[in-house]
Amino acid sequence: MQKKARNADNFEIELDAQLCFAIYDAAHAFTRTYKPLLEPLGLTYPQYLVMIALWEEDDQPVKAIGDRLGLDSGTLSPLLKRLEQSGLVARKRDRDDERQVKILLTKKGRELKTQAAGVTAAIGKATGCSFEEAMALRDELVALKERLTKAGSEKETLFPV
Amino acid sequence: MQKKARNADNFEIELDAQLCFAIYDAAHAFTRTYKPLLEPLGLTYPQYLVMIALWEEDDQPVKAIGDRLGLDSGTLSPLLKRLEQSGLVARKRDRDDERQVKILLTKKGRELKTQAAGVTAAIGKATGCSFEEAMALRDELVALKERLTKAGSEKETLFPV
DNA sequence: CGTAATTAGATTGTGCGCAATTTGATTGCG
DNA sequence: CGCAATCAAATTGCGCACAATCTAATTACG
Repeated sequence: MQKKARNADNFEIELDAQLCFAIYDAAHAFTRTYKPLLEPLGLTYPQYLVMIALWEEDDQPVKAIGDRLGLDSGTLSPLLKRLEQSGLVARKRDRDDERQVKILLTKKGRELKTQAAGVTAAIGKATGCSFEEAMALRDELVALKERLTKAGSEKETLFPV
Repeated sequence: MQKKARNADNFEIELDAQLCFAIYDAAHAFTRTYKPLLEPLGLTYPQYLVMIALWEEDDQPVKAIGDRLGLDSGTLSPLLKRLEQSGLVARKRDRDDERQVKILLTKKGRELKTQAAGVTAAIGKATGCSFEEAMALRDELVALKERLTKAGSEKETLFPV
């Protein structure tokens, strides 16, 4: 089965040719795969990311979590409020800098990490990749993201006159 | 600069080790890159995807667009209503099957394709990939998505007893 | 010192994404 | 034929994402 030949010259707008759509679609497939695994933990995927960030380093200000995950306060404020409601984290205003709100894991939040180990294993299996393949693909995506972010900050290159 | 050694054995939950986070993050970086390019066209990225689907094949029912993009009516109904409001598409109930609503491009919607060519070029440049590299990465992601979707439909494998 | 600029976080408003439900049309089957 | 099952869209409700705005705290600087 031969695919239609494609190259940069005969290129026109096609969904199949879009790297971005492949990423967009894969991202949704991932969160759909995570959903039933995270449901028993009472977490959504973005909430799970925040928990991972806190399991790596507890007692972080909202800003630090946002930088780590690429999210702003508009997303994190209500999300963290829900995690607080679930009893997984607490918020404490920093004594030295009253602008900052530090996010701390509760006992329940710390204990959840054990259950989360099973999630990682199940997801790894669902990807059908070896650990090495997954890391290689991850590296490519991280590099791509860097380039996109850099291109975004040098706007002239995106708007050639 | 040597990175911390990682393999499947010493693996624990780390953000840096998550393929899914890399995809999630890259997807956001992409839509952020698209945003200023699509703004002049009056489109969001998901709306742009719908337009591409219609430029490829006009007069499709909502269901067909949903299958193509992996979106359901809960997402598409309001999105299409906004595209209709923008004067880019029209909705017409199918005579032969009154359940279906066919989406048709308006003249304005058809004409927008010309402007969109510039977007593709700018994005291609922003990725910093050659066409071949982009297609290779795309292929890997499509294959990954297939495996995730298949794993999701065979739930037992995700919940080993 | 005191005011301007910056920073952290919260809030508001818009637009996805998706589960669950509803409405209406079509199909299947006894 | 007639009724149940299925199907296409739309709607509702919740949770992100993110721009824009607001408040309060801190820093910079004349």
